[in-house]
This record gives sequence, structure tokens and C-alpha cells, in this order.
Amino acid sequence: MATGRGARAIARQQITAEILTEAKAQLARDGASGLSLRSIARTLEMSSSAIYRYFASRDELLTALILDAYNDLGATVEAAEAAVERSDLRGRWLAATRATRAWARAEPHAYALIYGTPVPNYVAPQSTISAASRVPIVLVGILIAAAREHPMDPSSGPTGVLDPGVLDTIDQLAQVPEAKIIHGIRAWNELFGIISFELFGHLVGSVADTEAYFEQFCHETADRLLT
Amino acid sequence: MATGRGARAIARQQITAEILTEAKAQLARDGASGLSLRSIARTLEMSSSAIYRYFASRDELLTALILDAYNDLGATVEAAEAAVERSDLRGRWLAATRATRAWARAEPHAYALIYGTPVPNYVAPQSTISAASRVPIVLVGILIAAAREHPMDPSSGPTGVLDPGVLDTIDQLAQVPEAKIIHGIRAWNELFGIISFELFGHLVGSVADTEAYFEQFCHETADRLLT
DNA sequence: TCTCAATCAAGAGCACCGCTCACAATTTAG
DNA sequence: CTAAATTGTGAGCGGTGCTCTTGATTGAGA
Repeated sequence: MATGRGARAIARQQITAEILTEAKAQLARDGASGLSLRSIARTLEMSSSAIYRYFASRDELLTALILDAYNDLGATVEAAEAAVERSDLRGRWLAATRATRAWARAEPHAYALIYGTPVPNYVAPQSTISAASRVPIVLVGILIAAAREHPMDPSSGPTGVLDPGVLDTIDQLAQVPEAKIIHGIRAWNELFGIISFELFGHLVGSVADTEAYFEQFCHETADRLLT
Repeated sequence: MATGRGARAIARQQITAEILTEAKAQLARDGASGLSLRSIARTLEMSSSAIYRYFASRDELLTALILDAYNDLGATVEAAEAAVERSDLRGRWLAATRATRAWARAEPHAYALIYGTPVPNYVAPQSTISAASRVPIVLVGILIAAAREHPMDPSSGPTGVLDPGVLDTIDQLAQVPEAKIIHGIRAWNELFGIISFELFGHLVGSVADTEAYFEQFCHETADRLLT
């Protein structure tokens, strides 16, 4: 099984990619709720049942789209942050947070897919959780760099709040005091809280200039986290 | 039209209520995506087309559920905050934020309906925006009380970020410096950012004790906002 | 080279969905 | 008492996800 290089396998891979491309187009156009396997089959000019040779269910297709969205966002944020001079911690933080918001505004349906209401029976497979970690890893990397510049006592702060696993996977994190990490996660939460409210319309009527509002957020969090 | 007190009108009102009750039950059980007019009609033992005499479309039913959820949450938070001694500003803040989280955890599907991905073609009618304002109004009320205790210069801070309308609708807000109001909205955003991440599973792997994490959030925001 | 198993495409079909419509029954208003 | 408005019904349309049978194609081993 899976000889890996037959002409058959290549064709399969290509059709799978075509389905995924069309699915992404439909997602961007109509959102996750408007995505239908039948209509994908129609535009690809194949029978509706043929789709199931490539994706066992609609949920499986959705999972692929979720993975794709996480990686798209992750790559975007990584690139934006990497483009900034390493010593400019503040600039790196601003770049990462701004890139997150910009991506969300450019791909609102993809954003909603991963940070909005979860799809009913969905359980994240292992492959998605590493993709989902890319943005927080970027942010935490800036925190670590900041802690290296301003060394502090790592043992301070409350304990038991953080998952022990997170300190294992990112070992340099041990250098950062737990209270600082928690504040980093708080900023991460607030980032997506603000973006979600902006995208989902919960700011209309209170915040008029969402741009300035967001700028204030990312500058203040930079002040609080990187000193 | 709408004589308001005929036996016919009463029956209509009651059937409407029955539909709404069953819809809420389905929402709580299966979430918004699993809500179907036909299955409601089935359990109410009426023909599926009869439902449309009471709700013109699925979206209209959903709108009613959204309104209901906003009011349920609003009433819960108002009651919790009102139960605290008026002079205990910190206690009022803690009560309001904790009640919000507790409600969300008790009614995750209703929470997702109003603060998750918006339903595709939905545009909030006027009736919902006042219901949606109940929680922020409670929070802002605490801010106003705090500003009354510690009077400050209202003219300080940046301008143009806030919607002018919000200062008109809540006139006492003019006593609160704009920077303080913005920080209040920030806390409001972070509140729902944290709750959403907790409910939607984005904290697994990083925050182990969500309870303690949330407590830290609401205590710190109380410190920052009420002094 | 032939054979046989695996793969794939297609179509019919099932159960469900939102929604519309014509029609009959009933109630209300004038 | 009659006419209009309201309500319930069942059939039906087009759509969905998904399954199954059937038939064609392909590729690897004897």
C-alpha cells in the first residue's frame, strides 16, 4: 500500500489538492457554513460521491481547512516577526500582533473557522495542535528574549496555573518567571478577544476607531511585557 | 390587526412560546448548528410548514434565541452585581465578571451563539443591541462609581477612539476620563477573550487551572480599573 | 503476458434540511 | 350572516451529507 511514487498516487495527490483549493475558495467566499461537498464536486465536474474517495466526510475536509488556516496564519505572523531586527523587541511584538490582526481581517472566514465557534463534533488531531501553536510560540519567543535582557527571578509568582507541559516543550521558558508567562498568555487572549470583537461586530457603537484602539493595545502590552 | 386580547391571540402567543422553549432546549443540547425547524415541529406534533406561521425563517428563530441569550446573560450578571454592597466596588467587579464566566460555562451553546462566529446572513435588529448592552452597562456602571470616588480630569487621554454615541447614551460617562473608558472596554474584550478560549479549547496545553487563571484576571483588572 | 486485486468514478437512493404553495378548516370582524 | 383573515395540512422543490452497487481502469505479481 502507498507505493508513494506511482502515477496513480500522483494523480490522487493532485485531485486532493484541487478539492482543497476549491474548498478554500468556497470558505473565503461563503464561510464554513456555506461549504458543501456537492458544490465542490460540481465545480470540479465530478460526481458527488467521488469526493468521498479523497475526504471521508465533510468534517475531514473541514479539519484540513482548519490545519491550513492555522499554518497560513502561523507562517504570516512568523514572517512578519522575523523581518524585524532581532534586538528590537518592541518592534517584534508590534509586528507579530499587527500581522495577526491583518491576517484576520484579510481572511475573516478562515479566522472564524479556527477562533470562532468550534465545529460540532470536531476534535483537534495532533497535527493541528502544533500548527495552532505557531503564533503563541512566536509571541513567547519575544518574551524569552525580553527575559534574557532583563533577567529576573524565575521562581517568583504563583504556581499551578500553567500546564507543566508547556514548560517542557519550550525549555527556555524556564528562564521566564511564571507571572510573566501568565501575562503573556493574557495578552494573547486579549489579542484574540479584540480581533474577534472587531470582526464579529461587537465593537460597533463603542469603539469608533478600531485601528487606534488596537494600536493602543499592542503598544501597552509591549510596555508591560517587555520591560 | 393584533387586537391583543382575543383567545386567538393568546393561543398564538402560547404556541410561539412552546416553539421557543423547544428551540432553546435543542440549542442547549446540540448547539445552533443542530437546530432544525422540522425537528421542533415533530416534537411539538405539528406539521413542519405550520412552524412558518410563527417564525418566518430559521434565521428569525435564531434571532429570537440570540435575543433571549443576551437577556439571560444580562439578567444573570445584573443580579449578581446588584447583590453586592454598593460601596464594595471591587466586589461588584468580581461578581459581574465571575457571573459572566459562570453563565458561559453553564450555557456554552448559548454563549457560542452570541459571542462565537456570527450566523451568516444575520444583521442585529435594534431589539438585540439593547439586550447586548446589558453586560457592558453593568461594567461601565462600576467604572463610573469608581470615578466618582477618585475624581480625575475627564479631558485627559487620547480622543477619537471611542464612538461619540456611547458618551451620549450613558451621560455619566462624561465624568470618566476617556483613557479609563478605553481600559474598561479592553477589560471587557479580555473577559470574553478568556472565556472564549476556555470554552473553545484554546487554553488546553497552556493553562491548566483555568479557575485560578480567571481569578488572576478579574482581580488584576479590578486593581487597574477601580483605583 | 495474462490475471487478479485494488482503486476509482458514476449513479441511484436514503434521510434529512429550509422553504413554498395550494387547499381546507376555522375563527373573527363587519 | 357573510366575507375576510388566520391557522393547519400535505405535497413538493431543490438542496445537503452520506452509502451502496455497479462497472471501468489501472498496476503489480505469477
